[in-house]
Amino acid sequence: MKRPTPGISAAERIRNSARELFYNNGIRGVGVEEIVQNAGVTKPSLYRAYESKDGLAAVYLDEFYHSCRTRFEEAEADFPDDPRGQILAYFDGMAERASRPAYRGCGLTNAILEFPDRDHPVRREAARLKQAMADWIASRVRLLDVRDPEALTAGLVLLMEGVFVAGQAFAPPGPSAHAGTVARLLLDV
Amino acid sequence: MKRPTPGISAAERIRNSARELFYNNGIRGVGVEEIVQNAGVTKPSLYRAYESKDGLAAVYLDEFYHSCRTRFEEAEADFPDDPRGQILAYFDGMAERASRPAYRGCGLTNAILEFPDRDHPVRREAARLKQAMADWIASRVRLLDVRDPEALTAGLVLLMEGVFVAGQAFAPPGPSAHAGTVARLLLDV
DNA sequence: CAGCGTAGGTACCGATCGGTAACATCGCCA
DNA sequence: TGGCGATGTTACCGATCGGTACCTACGCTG
Repeated sequence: MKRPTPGISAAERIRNSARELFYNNGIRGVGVEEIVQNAGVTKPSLYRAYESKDGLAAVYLDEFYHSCRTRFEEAEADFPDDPRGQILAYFDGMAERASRPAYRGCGLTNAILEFPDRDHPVRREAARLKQAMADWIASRVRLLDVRDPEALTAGLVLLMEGVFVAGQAFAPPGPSAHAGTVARLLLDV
Repeated sequence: MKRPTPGISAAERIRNSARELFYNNGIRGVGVEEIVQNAGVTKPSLYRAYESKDGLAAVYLDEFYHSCRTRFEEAEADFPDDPRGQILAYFDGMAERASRPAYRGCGLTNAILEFPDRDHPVRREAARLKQAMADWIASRVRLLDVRDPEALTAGLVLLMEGVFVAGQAFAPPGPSAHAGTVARLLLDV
């Protein structure tokens, strides 16, 4: 019937559907039935390709992290040998994205807040990848000659997480629109 | 049977139980059955005192906001006519609390992230109260003589939200431990 | 002491959740 | 052409969800 399968496997369709739904509605807010319907496949196809909903969520988180890494690498490529410019490029991009009306922040941060149980596998995976994001900021600050690198790193990480959350919590344009300006304040101390 | 009613009404016991469970496990992560069991009452008592689980959640959010207001007022009382000192007192307190192992952040922020649907009544109530928290910071900054009050307000709000989230996301002591230091960086520009 | 209103308890409802068993059917390749 | 792996179809499971109907038993007031 719906046998066209235009070159896209069921597993991939499910992954794309889950990415969209998990990001926009949260992991707990989406049922597996909705995922497969949105993908145009059926439930057994999901469980043939992924071990569980949590397993699919972990794949989604990994994909999300890699999209973040891509942003980091773009900032590095646009400002070679200029860690300060790389940091500012990233926060300027955040300010722009977080000012859009339907902004939904960071899939990793959202997942951590959605799963308060620190032992839950989804939460653990999200926290692991989130730490890697913080590590990137720390690696940039380490290349800078500043008085208190630890405090600056902390400030930039807190700023990043603040933008992720405030972009959703306040009516746009909220405080997140000033992310670039605030990053400059912190860097110019 | 358990008719003693030691001066505490069923409604109040349920409110206390819900506050503890909602804060520690999230609103969606707690069922009404667990709430009433933890309160030592039964389900019909919950629905006699509150119109629904969402209604009870709204009461929980209101209570949480008032506990935040209390912190604000304490900071104002401790540093009268010193808005800078009031802000720093608040962020120093946050840094201390957010460094504790089982820190769970802000009930309002958590609720906003838990309910991605902007039209959901719980989400709307949480967002309304969260805006009031940001307004307090704005009111303090307005008393300061700074170059860019809008950017400073945004920076402090983003810092506050960042601490709420990072306190849960990173292994303690994470970046949130530097909240006070970062607030000083922003204020001393 | 009679009677009534209120709060408590038991048991249940329909809906939805994540996950699975069993079988039909397709496209592809030897 | 025969067979195999991937997918679709249908029906179902047990658990849990938020919410409620119904009856009991207390405590206050006449």
